Amino acid sequence: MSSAVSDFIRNRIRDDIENDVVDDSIVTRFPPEPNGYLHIGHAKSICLNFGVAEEFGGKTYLRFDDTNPLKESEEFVESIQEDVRWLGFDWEDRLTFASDYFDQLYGFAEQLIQEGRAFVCDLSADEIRATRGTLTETGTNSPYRDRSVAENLDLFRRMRAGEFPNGSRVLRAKIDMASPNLNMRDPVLYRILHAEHHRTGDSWCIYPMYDYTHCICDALEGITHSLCTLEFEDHRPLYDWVLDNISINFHPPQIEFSRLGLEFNVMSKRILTSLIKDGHVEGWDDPRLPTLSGLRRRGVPPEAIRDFCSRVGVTKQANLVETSLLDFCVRSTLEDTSPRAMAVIDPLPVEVINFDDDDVMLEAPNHPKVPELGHRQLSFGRNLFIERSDFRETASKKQRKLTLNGLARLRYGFIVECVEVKKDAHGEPVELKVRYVPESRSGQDTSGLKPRSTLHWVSSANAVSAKFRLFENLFNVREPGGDDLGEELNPSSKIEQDGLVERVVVEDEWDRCQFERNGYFVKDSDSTSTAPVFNRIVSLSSGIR
RNA sequence: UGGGGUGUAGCCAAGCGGUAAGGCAGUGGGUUUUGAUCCCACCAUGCGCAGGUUCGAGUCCUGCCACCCCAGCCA
Repeated sequence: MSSAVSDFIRNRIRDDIENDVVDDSIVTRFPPEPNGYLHIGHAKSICLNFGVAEEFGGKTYLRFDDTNPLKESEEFVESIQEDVRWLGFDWEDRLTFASDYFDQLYGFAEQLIQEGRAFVCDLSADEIRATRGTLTETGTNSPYRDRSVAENLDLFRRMRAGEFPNGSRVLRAKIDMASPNLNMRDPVLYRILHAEHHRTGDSWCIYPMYDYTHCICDALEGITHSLCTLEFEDHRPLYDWVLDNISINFHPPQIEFSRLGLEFNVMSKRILTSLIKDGHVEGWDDPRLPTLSGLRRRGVPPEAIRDFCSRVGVTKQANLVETSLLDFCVRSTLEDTSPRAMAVIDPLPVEVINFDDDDVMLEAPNHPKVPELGHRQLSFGRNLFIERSDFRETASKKQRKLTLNGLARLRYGFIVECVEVKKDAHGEPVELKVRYVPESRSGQDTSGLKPRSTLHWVSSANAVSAKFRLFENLFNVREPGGDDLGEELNPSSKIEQDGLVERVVVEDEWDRCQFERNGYFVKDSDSTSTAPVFNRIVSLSSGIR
């Protein structure tokens, strides 16, 4: 795990603490909208918000930004909590919802109306769009902009009372239709939505907009540093305007940082949702997805994600991080903690023709460097399996494989010499005949032989069959998200193979482990008691094979 | 061509006027019964470009250029 983190936000917080800009301790918040599952981009924000609070002795709220009942649901509030907890963060009693503040939000809106800073507008959505102007042209004032305070108040109260249909009126801030910042052109504060809210039920039929809600909730919760992503930079003047124009005695600073981009992945909720809806993946927890539930099912430990987030840093620069960094973080957290075993994913039968006795038991350490992980018994007998790709009929200088008439060591077992290859009609090897060297037993080898390669293997007596799922990038373009998503998908992002694994892994229900030379694996939730399924979390680094 | 941002190695990223940290990737070597791990070494005379200020500029000034975001009654 990497040590002391430093970035422009932490530097700013440190300064604020030193200069007594914050009275007490710092307060942050992670404010997801419960309309989808969290992904690794959210993890960056979670690690930042909870991380700085831990580092500087502060508190963090988990606040659901639930102001749009049309898109939000309880399913998502539950999955989000599960994911944040899984990442290893604790909001204690600071679980809140924007909807907790609906009454106060409404009160502040009436205050804005009383002071002539907001008005009820009867323009349709299309008309508002048409009068907003463009990037280069100013907008024009709504004809309803100069309604009296009394009329505005009356109308707003009747909006709340449910007298008007959806879309018929909105409450707008009275700012400046000529502002070069489109967000300041009399933005909508409240809209009419006759919809059931997952928390407040049918007690409201008007709902506040994000820009109006977020800053007030931040202020109400005493957030000392309101951290968000770059696309909200243009919203900051509005964030400040709202707080400057209501009676509230706290004004958090909004500080923006860049989103995480990960090569060959998409973070957009829209695209993620459509991948699932169109059946390109099997759900939010598909192991190929960068969702936290997908990564969890893939077998990625939360520590690896936190390490990754600290290594990518926090800046305002647009970024597209290479997947090799995530892979590195996963391997390095698994390296010292995962017990080893052997699995043969694509088995080639091997008969040891000079082995006539009962199987012999061999002892193998579960980790080459961590004796605390224990050891296990391997049986070695006449009928074995090796990886099909570990045999090649003729030797080559570059490859380290078992060849006809060549030698190889079977890891923690004996050295064998291949004496015959049986092939099918296509010339493909279907079985090997080998002789083992009795005096080459692992740990007490007196043979003097030094084969170039060591292979993983299982014996038929010691193995059970299993399915192995091998994953590649879901997309075959570095930055997916073009018009034709189907064109960008990697057709071989998921490959399932039937193979064999040491019995002990299944019987003792090992969690994550390394199958030597094949990578790190975890048992998938699709496993049954008779048919285990293993996901490859990540391969070992190297390349060849 | 309005506004807001950002440019340091293949990818991230330090740097705050005193002579380019670190990580990932890559390359070479050592150890190794996992082509793993581990260890060592190498990897920007140059910081988007062009001028200027200064004894000295990635850091300051001026002018360009490139890229990202914004025209939801989404967040």
